[in-house]
Amino acid sequence: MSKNEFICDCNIIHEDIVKDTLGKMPEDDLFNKLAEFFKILGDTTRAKILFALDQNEMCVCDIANVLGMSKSSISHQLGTLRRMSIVKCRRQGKEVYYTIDDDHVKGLFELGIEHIEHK
Amino acid sequence: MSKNEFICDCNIIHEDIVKDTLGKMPEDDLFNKLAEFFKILGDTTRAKILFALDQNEMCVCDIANVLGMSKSSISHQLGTLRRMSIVKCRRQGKEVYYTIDDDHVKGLFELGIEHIEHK
DNA sequence: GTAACAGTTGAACAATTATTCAATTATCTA
DNA sequence: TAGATAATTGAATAATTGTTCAACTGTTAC
Repeated sequence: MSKNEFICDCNIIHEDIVKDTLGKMPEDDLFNKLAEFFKILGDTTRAKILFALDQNEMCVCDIANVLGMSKSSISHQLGTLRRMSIVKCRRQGKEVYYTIDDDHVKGLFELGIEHIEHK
Repeated sequence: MSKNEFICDCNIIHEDIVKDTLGKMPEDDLFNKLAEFFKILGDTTRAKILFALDQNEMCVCDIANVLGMSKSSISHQLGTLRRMSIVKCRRQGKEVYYTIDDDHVKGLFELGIEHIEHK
């Protein structure tokens, strides 16, 4: 097997390790989706929104007031979270109420906080 | 209590909910650190590096070959991961070997994958 | 010492993205 | 119907960030 099978700007130091690891790597699609998901939590505003919604169901104005930010900014972020199926909403009259629509978010938050506090 | 205590471009719809939620919100510092941590996993390249290092200890060239990317690019990302204490390294001769230095990363990965697959 | 290779680093560039502003939709009420 | 409020949306701007390129450091071997 030729070393040129791997396209890279350097030689392979440990061919066995590289082959073994390559064999264990999931397809790119998984990593893309995984990164996309973590990116959602990787923003202070969205993290705050999710934490807040974990405490109470709230309309956009409520969230804007809790975070001290504009309705528009919050709405944009809620749109992102909605498109990723992380929050869901229901309209009641003029207001739109948001809740978390993802069981794993809470668990991830807790693990993340644990990491920060015990490091 | 005046509604103007909250600086925002809209009225408070549910003052009780807003007050309750505000009382439960952790300080900004926590959210900043939390977002900073999740942002690390929120990149395809870094996610791949961490997954690969979870399989085997590897030097920079090995990782570059597994991911099919340049040494420089990988080294930059490893620097980011090092600064966040998520990976650690040891030099042996000309090579620098990296390993994961964070117990929570694996758990977070698993939860993330679970989320993607069961949604 | 010098050549070769592994790795790091800084600057530049390209791509992504969060917020603001303005305009628009939807609902309620007078 | 008209006016007011809640929310969404698109475009523009500013900030952040991932990769490339080139230069540099550190180690090994001749």
